[in-house]
Amino acid sequence: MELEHLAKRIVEFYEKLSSWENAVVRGSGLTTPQAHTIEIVGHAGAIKMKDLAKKIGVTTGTLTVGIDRLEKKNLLQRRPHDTDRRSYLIELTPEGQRCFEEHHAAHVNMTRDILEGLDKEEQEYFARILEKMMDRM
Amino acid sequence: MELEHLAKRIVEFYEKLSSWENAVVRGSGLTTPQAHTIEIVGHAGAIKMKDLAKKIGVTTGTLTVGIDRLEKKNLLQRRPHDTDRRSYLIELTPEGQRCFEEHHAAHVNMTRDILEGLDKEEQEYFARILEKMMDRM
DNA sequence: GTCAAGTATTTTGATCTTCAAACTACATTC
DNA sequence: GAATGTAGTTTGAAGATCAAAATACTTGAC
Repeated sequence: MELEHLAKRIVEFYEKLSSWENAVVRGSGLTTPQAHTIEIVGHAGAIKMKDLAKKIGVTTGTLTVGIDRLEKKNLLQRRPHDTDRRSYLIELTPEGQRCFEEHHAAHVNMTRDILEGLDKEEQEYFARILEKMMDRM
Repeated sequence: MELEHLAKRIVEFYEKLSSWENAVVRGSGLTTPQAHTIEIVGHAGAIKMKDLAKKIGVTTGTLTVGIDRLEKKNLLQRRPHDTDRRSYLIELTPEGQRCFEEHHAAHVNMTRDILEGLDKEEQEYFARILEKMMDRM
């Protein structure tokens, strides 16, 4: 197994997840970036604009307008930072939380489908390797 | 290891890849969707609009304008389908091929970095599990 | 063969996303 | 407390995206 080959597999895996994600989000009333934002805030909890922008991989300027729209949809909100008056914490509203949970349930279903071909041991192993890899990312 | 937990890990992995991808692409002269398109055509070879749209996870309408722009940049081209006159095959130009290889090299580097913490056996195992999973996606 | 139904792609108009660069407001440092 | 740095916003221009309607071709049934 060369690196080259494994890199290709990882990219293919990423592309399939991405394609699945786009297809699922379409028709949900949210755009893909919006769903992605909800997803990250749902997992991360209250998070600063700058950190969120970095996690998503966009500039803070882009994020500002994105958050504006999601705030208007009442899915998340800005809360002033306790000690830094320049900063905000972004967090889900109850409605945003529901939205996140619904989408997350779809992820769990997808995971179930793609893991069905693996036995218990492979699943464990896969999870352990994933965690190890993510420490380096 | 519950399903729930593993689903979360997979999503996190996806998000990190996505964030990395966005950061790498920015400042390359391409947008993220453009780079993504080049990537897929580079891996898949000549491919029909409809199949490409499905792989990317967008509608064909969206793809039409995207391909128009990439064709204008001389990175890929439409070739009439041999037997179906409604259809086109999308393929990389030589310039697009160079662009693909450059970006793919960055992927290989990233892969090297994140795999450095795994031993040979883990890498093999990981690749095998990935392949097994992708058969079901 | 021809006509209906199906399929591949494009067009259109509206909305959303994105970036870089300039800007405002606050924080830190020396 | 002045200079420098950092968090977030605004702006203007280019792109991305969708649904729905349109165009051009193919297939299947008669």
